[in-house]
Amino acid sequence: MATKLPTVLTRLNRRLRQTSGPLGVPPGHYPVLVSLLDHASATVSQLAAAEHVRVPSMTALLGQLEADGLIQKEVDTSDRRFVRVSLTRQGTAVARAARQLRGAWFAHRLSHLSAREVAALQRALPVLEHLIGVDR
Amino acid sequence: MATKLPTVLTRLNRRLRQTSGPLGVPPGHYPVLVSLLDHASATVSQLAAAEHVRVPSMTALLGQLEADGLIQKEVDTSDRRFVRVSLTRQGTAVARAARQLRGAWFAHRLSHLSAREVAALQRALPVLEHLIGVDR
DNA sequence: TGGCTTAGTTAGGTAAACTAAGTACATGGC
DNA sequence: GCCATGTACTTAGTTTACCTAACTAAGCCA
Repeated sequence: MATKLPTVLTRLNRRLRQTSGPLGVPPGHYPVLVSLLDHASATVSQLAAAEHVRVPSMTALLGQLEADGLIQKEVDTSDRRFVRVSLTRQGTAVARAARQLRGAWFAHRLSHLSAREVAALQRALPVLEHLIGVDR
Repeated sequence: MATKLPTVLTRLNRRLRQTSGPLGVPPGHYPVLVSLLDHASATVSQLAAAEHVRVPSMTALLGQLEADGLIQKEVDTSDRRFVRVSLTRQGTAVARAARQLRGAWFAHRLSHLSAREVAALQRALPVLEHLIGVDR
């Protein structure tokens, strides 16, 4: 199985990326918006760490979101090196809608599976999350 | 869970891609080499379908593998539109080594998990494969 | 043999990541 | 008080991995 899992993950991810979610929110933007729903005024570094992306990549991504009017940046007043990122009113609406729609879309895919299969996924989910954190 | 799984998969995949496997085989090349081990003389279209990639993308990928001397192409004699792809001697060696090393590398990651967790992954694996095939 | 279909390639573009280098700010030692 | 060092972020440039559109070559069939 150690030989198969990476291949399966690669293919599955290609599949997910092709399906540019609803609402015109690109798949890569989606997790950032959603995590901003939960953790308002995060810094660029924090977001980069959460997404396992380098800081410059996150800067670029945030630049797009800002151009789209979904987020706003604000320099931290107590330490002006930090940039605090938060959702705009529109961004909040889009993030909520995207989360809801993407959930529904994925739930529809899951509806093709048996109850046993869904249960297996459910149990595997925390394991996959754990695996993300494993170094070396 | 429908909202979490895509996010987890996205992050996990970034994680996997960062770890450019051993042997200098780029992560994207790896699944193609391995599937050629099992299905010699596949056509370009077949490989593209297996990887859920468009034909031109597979052409490009095979071009690199060919330049690296890992595969060879041959025009099908009975229907000269088809291109049959097969591993060279060197390609076979690299594919076998990559499969072995990548397996070991991933197994090492799995060794950080409990037996229960590994079992959960094991049961989820065929479900994920099934999910790849689900349309809409 | 001329017209459709199929397999693959070429050309050109875009998205998402990276590294390296630069700027702005904070802080601790002298 | 100011300079060295470190931290947070940005900018610039590159790489990788995909895509669509348009083309060529080959087979098929009436």
